Amino acid sequence: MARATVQDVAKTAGVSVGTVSRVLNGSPAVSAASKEKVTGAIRKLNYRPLASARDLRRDRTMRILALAKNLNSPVISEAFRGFGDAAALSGYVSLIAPTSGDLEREQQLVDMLRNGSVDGLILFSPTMPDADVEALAEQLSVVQVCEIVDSEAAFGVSIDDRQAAFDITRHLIETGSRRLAMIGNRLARSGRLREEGFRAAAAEAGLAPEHLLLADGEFDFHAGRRLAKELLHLDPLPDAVFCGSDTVAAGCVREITDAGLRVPGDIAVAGFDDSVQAEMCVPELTTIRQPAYEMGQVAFEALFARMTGPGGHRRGRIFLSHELVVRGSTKD
Amino acid sequence: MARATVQDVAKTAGVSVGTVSRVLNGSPAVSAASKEKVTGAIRKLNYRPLASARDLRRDRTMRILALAKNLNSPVISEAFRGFGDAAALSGYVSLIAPTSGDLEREQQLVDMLRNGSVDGLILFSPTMPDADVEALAEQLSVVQVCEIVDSEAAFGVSIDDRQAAFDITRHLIETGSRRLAMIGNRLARSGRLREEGFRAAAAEAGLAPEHLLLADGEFDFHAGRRLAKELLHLDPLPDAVFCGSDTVAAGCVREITDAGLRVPGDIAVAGFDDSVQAEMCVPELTTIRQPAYEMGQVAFEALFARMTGPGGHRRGRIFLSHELVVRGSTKD
DNA sequence: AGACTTTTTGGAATCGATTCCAATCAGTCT
DNA sequence: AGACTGATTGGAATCGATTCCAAAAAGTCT
Repeated sequence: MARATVQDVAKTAGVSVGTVSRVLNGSPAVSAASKEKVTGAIRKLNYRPLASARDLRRDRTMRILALAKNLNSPVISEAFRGFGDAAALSGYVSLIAPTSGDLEREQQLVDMLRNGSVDGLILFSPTMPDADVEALAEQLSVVQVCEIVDSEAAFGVSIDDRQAAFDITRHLIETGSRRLAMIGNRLARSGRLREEGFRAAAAEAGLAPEHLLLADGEFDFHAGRRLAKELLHLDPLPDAVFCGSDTVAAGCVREITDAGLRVPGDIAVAGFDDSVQAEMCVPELTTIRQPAYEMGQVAFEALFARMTGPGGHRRGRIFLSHELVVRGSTKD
Repeated sequence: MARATVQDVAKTAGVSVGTVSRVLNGSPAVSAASKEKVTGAIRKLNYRPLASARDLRRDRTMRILALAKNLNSPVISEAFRGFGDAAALSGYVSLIAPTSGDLEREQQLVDMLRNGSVDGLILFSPTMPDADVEALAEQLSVVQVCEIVDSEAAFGVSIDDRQAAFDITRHLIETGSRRLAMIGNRLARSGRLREEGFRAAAAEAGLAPEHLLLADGEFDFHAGRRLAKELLHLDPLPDAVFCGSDTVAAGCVREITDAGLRVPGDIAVAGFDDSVQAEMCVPELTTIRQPAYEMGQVAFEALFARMTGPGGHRRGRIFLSHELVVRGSTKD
């Protein structure tokens, strides 16, 4: 028993395919009697319109694809949730796929937008060069969240990473730290902006940032430990470390603690993202909270305008406000 | 400038649509000259076959959808990676969507299989009742991973949760614990199995499990803390707690430590999953490692057979072997 | 050269749902 | 009753890629 088609339904209901389709799409131009016959036939045959046929005819899929290097980032998954909830209100389904930082796989997934498998695309952490992102966003329905290119041609939602790093670094200084260090991620654009903010805050206070350790590969708990170990070999020791993510900060705290030093007594540590890790750490991490859920929602509004509106190509960047969350890792 | 179609390509290349399609699909029955003209036209028009038209005609999409309550579980994201890598080798694209435990949204996503938006489905943590999962797997290309129903009609890949819980509980007993407690998740099938294993190990040692705290909502760090707090009100105190996940175990350790007791000195704690949290915790967690990546790979093989093979409906369950990872939270 | 393969090609039919247009039906008004 | 309006309906055309079939082109052999 193959799949039932609109033809089958029409035959069983004793009406034409046009009428069936009208019932399916809630057209008012159908008599109550016909509607009843059709819904009966649909139920009886367990009929469901075939997506590909419908998509072909309507020229849209009501599906949106999100791409991220990996799915474990709490900020990304929260932003995706915000996006998905907003999208659902407009009838869109949101799906996400990890690229693993593999350019080829990313290309393949981006092609799903080009070939009409989906109506729109969200980029959380693109692997392709910035120029490619710009070109893509220029001609197709694409929106960036978290990691956004520095261009007015595309559209992106994020926080002001530079300012956030500036704020948290200033907090370190205000709580008495003078020999500042940072563990950052040079591979991400956001990482470079945070480095700028860190530098600016140090400069403003007349301090020379003592050390900048930049990961050029993984940026996780173990990387945090490894880089913190390097910090501990220094003389004099830094008295504060700003880390580009909570997970890295947790590794950093762990390494410092294991070495017999105290956080924040000997070295204060700050993270970024306000993920669960920040609360799991001992002491709990001072960090930056991102309004991830809202970022997702805003991103959908923009993407929606882009997909439906004719001239509605929203450009530029939107920065939502972050929040400094002070906890025990920088202040007793 | 609208999208180019095969017709356009055919016209530009000076051949028929049939020839264009043959080139597109690598048919050998095309002369070198024609092939060249066609590829030239394709490049010139920047042509890409429209997915919906192709899917309609071919009656398959080469897309697979995975569903999970949320994307943050490290085991699920690792299993999905294994699945995705295996799927990619066969030309399939794997996408994932979170259901947030919302039955309606889950239904909507499952409908994507019913209406041919995707060729297959992986269920990681279904919200629908077991009977529905069985019925679904009975008639459609569905495979379960991690949380699998207790039925031979469907197909699922997991570890033997009951045995794993048994093993880790026995480890607690062997390291000297006598007053056993457990913090489990009654809402998940795996949680109930782990409870069984815990009970069985206690019974085998002639011990009455002192306490069973069962979360009936969230099962995260904060739930771990909350439930551990309850444990600490007991008299006598348990001397070991088996937790249904590392995250919960981390919360448990934290609460115990904050209360001035020592882990494992006063109370030993064991987790489950061997996620990053297990290593981030102080002391590091004894836990159960799941071969998540392989589980995903195996799941794809089965789903592939189901999707392509005519009679190839693979049934039953496959249990891959877990591993007890002993760390400081149970043994100095 | 003529008969016969083999290779290559064009073009129509097909997949299933939607939509437009014309036709039919029912109802209203004079 | 006849003319007219509006509500329903049937059915063909359409979306774009694939595939099958017959026809044309190019070789092969005696």
